[in-house]
Amino acid sequence: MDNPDIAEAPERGRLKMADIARMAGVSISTVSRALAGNPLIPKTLRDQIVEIAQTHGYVVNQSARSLRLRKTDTIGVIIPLAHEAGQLISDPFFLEMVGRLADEITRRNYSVLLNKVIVTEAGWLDRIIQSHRADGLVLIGQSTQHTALNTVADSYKPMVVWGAQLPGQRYCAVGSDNVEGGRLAVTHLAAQGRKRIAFLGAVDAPEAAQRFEGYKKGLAEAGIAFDPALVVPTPYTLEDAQVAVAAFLAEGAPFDAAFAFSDVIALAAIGALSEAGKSAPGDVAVGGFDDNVLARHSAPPLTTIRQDLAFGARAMVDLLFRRMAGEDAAGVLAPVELIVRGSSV
Amino acid sequence: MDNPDIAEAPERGRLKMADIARMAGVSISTVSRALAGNPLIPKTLRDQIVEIAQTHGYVVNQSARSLRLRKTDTIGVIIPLAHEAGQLISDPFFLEMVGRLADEITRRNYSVLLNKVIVTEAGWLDRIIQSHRADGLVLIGQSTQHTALNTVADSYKPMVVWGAQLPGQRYCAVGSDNVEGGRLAVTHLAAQGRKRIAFLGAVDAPEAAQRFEGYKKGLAEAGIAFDPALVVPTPYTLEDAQVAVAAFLAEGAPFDAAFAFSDVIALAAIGALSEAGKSAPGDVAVGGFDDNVLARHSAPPLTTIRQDLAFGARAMVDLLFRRMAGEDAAGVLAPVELIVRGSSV
DNA sequence: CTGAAAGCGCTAACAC
DNA sequence: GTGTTAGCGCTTTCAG
Repeated sequence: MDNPDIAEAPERGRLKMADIARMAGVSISTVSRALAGNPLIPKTLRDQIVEIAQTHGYVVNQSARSLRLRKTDTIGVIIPLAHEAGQLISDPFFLEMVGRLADEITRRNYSVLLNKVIVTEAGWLDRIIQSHRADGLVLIGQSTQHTALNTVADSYKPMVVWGAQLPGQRYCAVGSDNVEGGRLAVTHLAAQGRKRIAFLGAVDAPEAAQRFEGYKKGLAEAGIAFDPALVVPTPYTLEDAQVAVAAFLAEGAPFDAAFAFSDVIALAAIGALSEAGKSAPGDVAVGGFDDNVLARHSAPPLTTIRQDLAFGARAMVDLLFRRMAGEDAAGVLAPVELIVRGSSV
Repeated sequence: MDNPDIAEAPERGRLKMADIARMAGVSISTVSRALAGNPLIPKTLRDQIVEIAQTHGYVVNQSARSLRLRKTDTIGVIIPLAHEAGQLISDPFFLEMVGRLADEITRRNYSVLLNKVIVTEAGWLDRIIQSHRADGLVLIGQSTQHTALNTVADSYKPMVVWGAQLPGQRYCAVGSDNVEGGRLAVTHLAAQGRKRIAFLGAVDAPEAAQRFEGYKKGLAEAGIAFDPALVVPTPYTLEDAQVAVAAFLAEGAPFDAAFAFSDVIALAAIGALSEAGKSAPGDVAVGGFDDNVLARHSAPPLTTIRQDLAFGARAMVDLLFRRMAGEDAAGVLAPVELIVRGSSV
């Protein structure tokens, strides 16, 4: 049909439901119902109203809708940063995870609200929840917030956290089998005949602690004594980690293999080695963790523990929606896999 | 002070301003003003009210606030996908750009609403705008939507687009100097004595078209005749691009250099070459575009045209906020830089 | 089947 | 300085 109402159209850009109602010659409620596809309204009228709305570019105002419905159709994706207020979202792991989550959430016709938060002051999570901007929350990493998360989880159900499964944990967590990952990596390095295997990375955050535990387990199984002198604390960024490894190469104990907390740190190690005139795997066999996009294409290609982030993201979003529906869904431990490439053999 | 109001606290989780008002023994308006830091309220009272709110974990409901203020404190970041409804947000360029934008937007205390949209049906952009979920929009890439963007831009100002500067463009665009980038890359390849330089990538999207134009310009300057047989259309993903290049290697014209639309496609080419028993730069000198995280660490490291995404993101967000403030800020052409690494020399 | 009216939680103009 | 009140634009009872 052509449009008999064109003259009545108010200025483009701030249409509301009342305008559409006037154009259609019906009440606001009828428009609301029609636009919601409510079968109470006869199909002909419904189509007519939808048509008018479309012609005029009218779309329901989401703030108003959310207020009325107490529901935003939005999932908050939160990147908790423990330190460094100025830190950028640039880590390949976070970026890939954000992408995967966005895909999963979009697929369910929800929006993604991206939230980078510095978790310095208590109550940061409550503040996000109480602002009511999202119907559910995904946290990428538990950072140093295990206790805070437990507290919040007691009263706020629609939340899922990527990270380690911890004893006494009351929040829903999805994460890789970090212990097994560490064990696999070290077992592999030991099988190459390496005896002095270093651990590269922090050991305080839960996931790191678990990978470190797996590292020690792997050593024990290989009959190698754990040597604290081979534990090298490093930052998470490539540049900073490289500095740390370089310093260790210059002044630390000698080593012939290294298991790094992440692929980024593993690459940092390879960079430090090559700067020091050494090579991987010649002088030092290197293994990482993640199997991110870098691992496959680096020189040499990286031996690593693969985390399946597509699986992880899907699991988190699945669980979240089930929790949003009232179910008390529990967490998931995702399997890991050893990927052997040139950096260790 | 300790808390004399604890008994009055309603069930945690659905506090509203009226509750805080009751606890503080003042009216709702006073609470609203106090929480907004309005100096009309004496500092002592203000602090008292803030304290009560904090103790009880109260935070202003953003849906209500947005509805009343017609303002969301949110920026929509849109990833327009021209094809493939199932396509993932996994391209390193998009991911890095999203990260940079998120940093810039967060820095201004705005939230980021991430939006992956399939731009098949007309009006997709109007729908996003009219839903009033964001105060401004950043589109990552103009995709095939140049005309649509022009139309929208006439009535909707707070929008900035990453992409090519095009003739007759009425929307605000920020993008790299693609023509110059293409020219620099080809000039460099020609300077290595290469004569048969292929172009790898699509040539339809505006940015690709400009890089292609630069490619032809570079050829002309080097006195090399343009040969359409050396133009290889490839998809954007690494896997698909690699298949395309492999096919060209098997059946296409011979070539001794390649300029790829992106680093991802350049890596795909290197992969295809090595599968075919050839090498870069030995048999084919390869140059990419982006200088993403892969380029530095690949084997061989990638010669490429560097786009400064941190700069681009900052510029887009700057311009967006100026446009949101009513200014009619114009776009920016970002400089590019040739980075020579092992894949071409 | 359709409309009138109440109210989601907040801010700000307007009184006092 | 502070409170009362009128909406912001929508959905949904409740009446008809």
